[in-house]
Amino acid sequence: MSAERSVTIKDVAAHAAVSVATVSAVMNENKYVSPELAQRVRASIAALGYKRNNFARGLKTQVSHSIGLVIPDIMNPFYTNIARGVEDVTHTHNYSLIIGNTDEDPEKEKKYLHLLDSKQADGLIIAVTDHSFEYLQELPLQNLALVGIDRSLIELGIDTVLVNNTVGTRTAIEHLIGLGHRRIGLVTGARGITPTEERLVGYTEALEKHGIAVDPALIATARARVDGGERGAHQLLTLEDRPTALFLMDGTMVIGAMRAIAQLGLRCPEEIALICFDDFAWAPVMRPHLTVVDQPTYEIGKQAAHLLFERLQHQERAPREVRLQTRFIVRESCGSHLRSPDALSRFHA
Amino acid sequence: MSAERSVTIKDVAAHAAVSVATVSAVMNENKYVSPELAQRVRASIAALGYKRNNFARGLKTQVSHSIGLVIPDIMNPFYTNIARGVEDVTHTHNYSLIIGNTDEDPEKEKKYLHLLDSKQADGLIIAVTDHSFEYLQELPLQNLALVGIDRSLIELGIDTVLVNNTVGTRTAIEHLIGLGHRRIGLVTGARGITPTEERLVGYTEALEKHGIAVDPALIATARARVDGGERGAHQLLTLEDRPTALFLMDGTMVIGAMRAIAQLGLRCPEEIALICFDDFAWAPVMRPHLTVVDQPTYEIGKQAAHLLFERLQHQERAPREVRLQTRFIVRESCGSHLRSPDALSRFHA
DNA sequence: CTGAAAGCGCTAACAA
DNA sequence: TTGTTAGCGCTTTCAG
Repeated sequence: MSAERSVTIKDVAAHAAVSVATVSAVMNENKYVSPELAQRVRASIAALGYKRNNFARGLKTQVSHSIGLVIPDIMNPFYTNIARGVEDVTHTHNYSLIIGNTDEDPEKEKKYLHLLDSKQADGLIIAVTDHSFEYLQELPLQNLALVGIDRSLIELGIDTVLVNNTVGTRTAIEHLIGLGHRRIGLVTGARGITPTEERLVGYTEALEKHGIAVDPALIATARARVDGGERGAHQLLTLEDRPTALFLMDGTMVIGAMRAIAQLGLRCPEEIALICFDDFAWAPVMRPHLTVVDQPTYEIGKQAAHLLFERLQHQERAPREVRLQTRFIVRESCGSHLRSPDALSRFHA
Repeated sequence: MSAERSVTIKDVAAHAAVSVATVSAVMNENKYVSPELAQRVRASIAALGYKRNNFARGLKTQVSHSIGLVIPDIMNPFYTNIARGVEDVTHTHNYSLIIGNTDEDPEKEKKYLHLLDSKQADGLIIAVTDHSFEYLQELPLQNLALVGIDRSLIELGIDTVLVNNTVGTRTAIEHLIGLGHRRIGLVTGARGITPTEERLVGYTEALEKHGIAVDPALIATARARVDGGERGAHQLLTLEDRPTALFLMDGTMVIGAMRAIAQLGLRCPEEIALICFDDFAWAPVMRPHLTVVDQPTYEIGKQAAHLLFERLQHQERAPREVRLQTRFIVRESCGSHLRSPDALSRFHA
C-alpha cells in the first residue's frame, strides 16, 4: 500500500513546460517571472493539486514556519486564553503552533524544549516552571527565538510579557483593608516564580502601608489547581485566629477555596471575603459573584506572539519586557456591597 | 548574523571515525552495530551535541512525527479537555501536537487542513464544522490519517469517537418529565452536526415516549458560546407560554442561559429548571449547582489519539466508531431536590 | 528573463 | 559488520 507518488515541483515544471527554478520563483515571488509563464505555472499547480513539500523546503532554508508554546497546563483557563491569543496571531502569519504541557515538571519541560528544537521550531513561547535560569541558558537552543510569559526572563535577555502583579495585588489587598479587614490570608502558588513573588510583594506592601504586620501563618503555599486552592484555604480557615478575608492567586484555586468555605459552613462574603487573580466567563455567575483581579490573558498571548515574530525578523533587536495592566473588578465576594451601596450598584450597572 | 554551522551526521561520523551509515544505524537502532562502534558513536554525538535534523529525516522518510488537532475553539472547555487528552498521548509517543482553531468557519478549517497537510503532519484529529462530508473526501489528504471527534465521520470510513448523545439527552429530558415538566425548552448549537442532531433525537424520543408533543417553538438554535446561550434562553423564556425547564447543549451556553434567567428575574430552579451538557470544575460551585450530562471529554481526546496512532501503524484496519458513555449528574438546577429529598441526599453524599 | 545543477542532512539499498 | 552512494524535493547561485 503506497500512496501514489505525490506531485513534486518537477511535475509542475514539466506540466507547465518550464524549469523547476521558474516554478520555485513564482511560488516565492522572489524573482521576476514573465506574467505568461507565471500564469502557466499557477495553472499547472492548480491542475496538479501541487503542494510544496515542507521538509525539502525546510532542509534548504532551515525555517519551519512553526512555533512552540510550552505552558504548565492548557486546562488552566489562564493558559487556555493565552494559547488562543498566540494561536490567532500564529495563524495570521501562516505559521503552525505546537503545544506542550509541562505540568510544572522540569523534566517534561526539558523534553519539550528538545522536541521543539529537533523539530526546528523557529521560536518558542514559554512559561518556565521555575526560575530555571541557568538551565535555559545552557540549553543548546541557539537557533530558537524565545519569548517568556508570566515568568520574567528579561534578565536572561529574553523577551517577556507579563502583568503588573505587584500593583494588581496591592490594589486588591488595599481594597480589603479599606473594607476593614486586618487578617487577610493569602494562598499562593509555587514559590520562586515571578507571579508568586511579585504578588507577595504587593501583598506585603499593602499591609505595611497600612501599618499591618505580615503574619507568616496567614500565607499558605499550594499547588495552583483546584485541589491546591482547597487545601490552602482549608489550612488558613481552620487557624484558631482565622483570617476574615482570603486572596487566591489563581482562578482555579478559588474554586477549591469556595469548596473549602462551603465545607466549613462559612458564608462568603459575610464571614469570609474572597478575591482572586484571573477573571473568567463563569465568575459572574458564581454565588457570590467573584471579585477578581483580571489579567488580560488573551492579550498576553497575542503580545507574546507579536514579540516572537518581531524577533524572528530582527534577531538583534534589544530584548523587551512588556507589562500589561491588570484590572480590579469589584463584584460581591469581597463584601463591598455589604457596606457600600455604591460598589454594588456599580456592579449591577 | 549566521548561527555557526550546526553539526551534522557527517561531523559525527568523522569524529567517531565511522561512516554516516553507521551513525544513522545506531540512532535508529535498525541494524546491527558492534557495541564498540555504537559506544564511540554515542560518545561523539554527546561530545558534539549533535541533534538530528528533522527536515532531512522527514524528507527521506516522509514522516514528521507530528499530528494535528483541528477544533472549533480551544477556549471551549469541552475542547480544552479533549486537547489535553490528545496531547498526553501524543507526548508519550514523542510526537508533537499542532493545534488549530476553526471558529466553525469552513474556510479556516480548510486552510488548516492544507497547512497541516503541507507540514506533512502524519495524522489529524478533527471536529468538523458541519457535515462537510464530500468536502473532506475531495481534499487531497491521501497521506493523512484522520480521526473525527464529536461529529461522526464513520460513514466516510474515518475513525470517530463521540459520546452517546441520544441516550444522554433522553435521560436528562426524562428526568425533567419525571419532575413534572411538560414544556421543556431546548437551546441547540448549529444544526446539521452530529451532536446537535442526535441530541434532538434524544429530546424527541423522550417527549414522545411520554406522550408529549414536540413544540417547535420550544427549540432555539444558537451559537454554541456564552452569547448564543443567552440569546437562545432569552428567546425561549420570553415566550408567552414559556417553558418550565431548559436544556442547553453545551457548557458555555449554560452560562449565557443563567445570565438570561437572572436578567429576567426568574428563579432557578423554582421557576425554571436547568440542565446542560458538559460538566466542568465550576459547575458545582455555581448557584444553583448545575445538573449536567457529563461527557468524558479528556477520555474522548485520549481515545481519538489512540485510534490515530493505531491507524498510523495499521493503515488498513477497518474504521471504527467509539461511543463513550455520558453520565447524568443530578445536582440542584433541575429542581430535583425541591421534590425529592432522595436526589438531594444523593448529591450531598 | 529563464534554466541547469549543486547541494541542504539524512536514510537505506547495495557493496564490500 | 561496516561503508559508499544515490536520492528525498526544494532553493538558489550562476550561466546563458
